[in-house]
Amino acid sequence: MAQNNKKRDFKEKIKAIQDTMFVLGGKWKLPIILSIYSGNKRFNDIAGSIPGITNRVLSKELKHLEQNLLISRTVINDYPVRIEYAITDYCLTTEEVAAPLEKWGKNHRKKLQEKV
Amino acid sequence: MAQNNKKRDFKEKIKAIQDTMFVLGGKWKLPIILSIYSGNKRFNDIAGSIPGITNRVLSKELKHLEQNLLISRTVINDYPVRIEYAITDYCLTTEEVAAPLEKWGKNHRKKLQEKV
DNA sequence: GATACTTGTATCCTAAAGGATACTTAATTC
DNA sequence: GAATTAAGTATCCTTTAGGATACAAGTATC
Repeated sequence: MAQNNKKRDFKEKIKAIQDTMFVLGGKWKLPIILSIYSGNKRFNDIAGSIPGITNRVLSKELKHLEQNLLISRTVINDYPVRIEYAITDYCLTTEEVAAPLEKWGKNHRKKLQEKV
Repeated sequence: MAQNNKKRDFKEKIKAIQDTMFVLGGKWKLPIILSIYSGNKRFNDIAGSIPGITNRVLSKELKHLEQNLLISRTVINDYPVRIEYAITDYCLTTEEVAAPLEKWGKNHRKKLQEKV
């Protein structure tokens, strides 16, 4: 019985972690968030601020982030139609994840160097 | 100048995060760590505790984790040769990453439900 | 009515992660 | 010497992530 609870907890832990990875993982999602956060609002500005990203990928990722309530997309109806992307308040909570990931990554690099 | 520093910080932040993702990301690494942590020491035990994983993938992931100092691999020379995997002390620091990921994932699910 | 601008989409392709399944090696017991 | 057991490896295949490049829709200006 206690064993079953343990197993269930284990699975839920993993699932929650994988959910986060799905929403924030991959090569581009956090870079895009940071780019918008640092002032870029327009599609082409964001694209220009992130070396190597393509239109297709940026477009897909922006949709994914919008669906997950992390960014907002506002249409501005003058010529030519502009779109403004912005970070949502909720998106600021990703810092709780990004900061530990960053810290651990930096420390891990040191750790691997000691190894040699 | 200040702008250049900002850009450099941005890039290093992203790189550190991607390093962590490389070491701990993917479908299986954290599940494997948690499995060993919860008492499984042997290849077949670990394999049996994680539904869906295959020999090939488990083997690759164990090597990856060992190279990154997160688990140890001990050969025991009786019949038939046994191998014992164990979590390293260093591996315990992954909790600093796993816990926030888990917490955020659980909260995010709630958030998405509110949306509807 | 040709041109330019912005935000994308369409099409096709490559690379990486992961999966299925059979097999190997080495010692030991029967 | 056939069978068993543990820890993988070998081979081949599928799926997913990401990349390259061209171009489309709508509107305003010239």
